[in-house]
Amino acid sequence: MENNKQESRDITIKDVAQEANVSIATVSRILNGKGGVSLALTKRVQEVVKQLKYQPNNVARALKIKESRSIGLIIPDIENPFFPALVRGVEDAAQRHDYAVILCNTDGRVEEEKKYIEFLFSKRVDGMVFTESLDSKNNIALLASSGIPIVLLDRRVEGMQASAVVTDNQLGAFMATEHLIQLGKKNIAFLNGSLKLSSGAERANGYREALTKYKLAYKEQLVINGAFTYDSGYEATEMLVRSGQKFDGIFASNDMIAIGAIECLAKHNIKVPEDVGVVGFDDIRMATWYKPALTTIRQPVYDMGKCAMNILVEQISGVREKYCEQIFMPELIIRKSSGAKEVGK
Amino acid sequence: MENNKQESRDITIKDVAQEANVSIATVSRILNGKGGVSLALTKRVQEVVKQLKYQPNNVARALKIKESRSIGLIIPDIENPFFPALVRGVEDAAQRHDYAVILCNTDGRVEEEKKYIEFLFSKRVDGMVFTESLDSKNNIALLASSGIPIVLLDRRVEGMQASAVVTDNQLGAFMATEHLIQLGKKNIAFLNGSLKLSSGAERANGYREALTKYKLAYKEQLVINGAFTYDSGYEATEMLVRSGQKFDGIFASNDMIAIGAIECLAKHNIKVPEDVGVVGFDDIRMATWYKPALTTIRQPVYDMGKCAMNILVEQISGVREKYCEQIFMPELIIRKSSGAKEVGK
DNA sequence: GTGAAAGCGCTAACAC
DNA sequence: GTGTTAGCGCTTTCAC
Repeated sequence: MENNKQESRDITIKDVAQEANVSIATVSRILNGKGGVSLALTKRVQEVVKQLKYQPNNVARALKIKESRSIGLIIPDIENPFFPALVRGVEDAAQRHDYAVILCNTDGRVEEEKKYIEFLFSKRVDGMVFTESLDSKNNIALLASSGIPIVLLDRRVEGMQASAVVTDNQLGAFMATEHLIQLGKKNIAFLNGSLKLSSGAERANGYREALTKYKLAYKEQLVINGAFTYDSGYEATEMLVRSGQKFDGIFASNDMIAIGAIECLAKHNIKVPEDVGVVGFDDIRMATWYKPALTTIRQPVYDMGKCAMNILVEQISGVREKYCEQIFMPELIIRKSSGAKEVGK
Repeated sequence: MENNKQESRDITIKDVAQEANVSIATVSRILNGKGGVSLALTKRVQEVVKQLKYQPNNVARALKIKESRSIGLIIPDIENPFFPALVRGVEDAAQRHDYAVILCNTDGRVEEEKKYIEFLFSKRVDGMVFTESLDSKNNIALLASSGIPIVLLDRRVEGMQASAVVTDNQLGAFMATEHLIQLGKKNIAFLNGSLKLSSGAERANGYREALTKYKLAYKEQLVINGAFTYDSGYEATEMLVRSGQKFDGIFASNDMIAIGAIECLAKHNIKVPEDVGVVGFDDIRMATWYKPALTTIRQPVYDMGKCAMNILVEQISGVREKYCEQIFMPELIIRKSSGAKEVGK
């Protein structure tokens, strides 16, 4: 039982070849299903492979064929409830195409981002799915110059030659604002995330667009830019309340902001939706269970992740030559927090 | 500018050596900080490295030194709110030690799990962090026989020679049940996840232990085993209500079960905490924001992930020779749902 | 201190 | 159909 002596992973193609009395080339051909090998040898080799518990060494393979079959996935933070579904979408698509995904959390810090990018370069990933941080400009240049396929996810980066998978944020914001307007709200505050992110900027446009269409004045005091976080929503609302500005609606640029806002309103004994109607964005899972359940703009996050990875695969394989942009449609999900009559689940 | 012609990643150690007029051995030594190289050469080489934008090829390195500097992380589903913090903990620790983590979602299916394990073998990961599915026995044997370092996370696997990082589930369940008892509850239902998982089994013990200590009868009709999901919690509660059994408290084996239970109770116009006090387990983020805010048993999930990865690194490097078991202490977080007087946040 | 050379496990010409 | 062989980019003995 000399094959018990070594670990499975120490068995090489050479051992298999020896044991089966063929050349390593033949073994390789069979392993890769290249064809052109007699049935007899094929069976014999497969037998030996099983018996020796041979495990192909893909790092050797990667070195030889210059293809690691792994990709990098760069996001700010998996603990942010927006990302798990996105990651899962990427992962599922990756797996179907036999790619490993290396997960990287940058916390939105550019230095971390840069470290990771270089790390992934050294790992010779075949491509990257990238959700940018606030000031990713330099890193994006780094990425672009590398020549490795990239797809931008959730956030578009202007001037970058890369595919992007995003939601129509402007439309979504428009729908959210319009919904509040149609509910009779006249003074709708807008608690935005960062304007530096395309999502933030585009949602600002949508908010404005709705106001314009319905001939409502745009009041600067009702618009607060911050971050896409609970705390930001809470603080912005605090400012709003303190400012004494009247408002009967809030469009929050994502659900976490919305929840932060509602918690703050509650502290001030302002009732949602009776006193103020609130609409969020994303439709994270919590939106369903939160009380009041959040009216929100759903993004098909899982599908977006999946789509991004599929595009990446196409670019890696060369099937897709040009960059492309996939724009997903947002959907208004009406629940309690906006105070609408017809409430869905 | 012939170096503009090729991508950075096509520059090899050989190009650097040539350009700097030294041998590749010298370049390698410098790159790896091995010492024993004159300052003059060191500076010259570093200069060239920068100028050529040389990017080390770690797949070649991995092949040579038989160490991929990547690990596999196998979990059921990143979309399950329990896991993001766990993953983040693993990831942060991994990064600090320069390991890449390859994320794998099995959905708790053993076949998926097996596929992933073999996939990771072929990638020659240096180790694995593993959160088992319901019937992982065979896969675990596979893992154990491979000889590669493994650490079990969140769920212990009996009879497996591997390190484990877990919470003291029995204690946690005891605390949860005791809390309800001390609130005067006499008929405490226990909605468990799966008994097949160590966490489920241990929590069942803790529930029982508390009942015994306080001389309350264990009533089989009040104990329902299901899965660690919202749906399971909802359905179990439906059964409970329909059964006509009296109960004034529910200990749910995790927060998702608790939320499912509360939603179901609400449907039946049973008020929480007035009619029934509910305690969950995990302290996922939603527990804070859910209404009523969930009293629950907190697990230090992030720290557990971190700890698991640190142990793995020690095992890989050989610093740690024997398996070890890290048991984290649970903590009772009192909020609204149990109906206690002193409510924290 | 530095360099020459072997070889990690694999694929893919190329030869037969 | 099958085998021989050259390297993929790197690390590391061994010799000088």
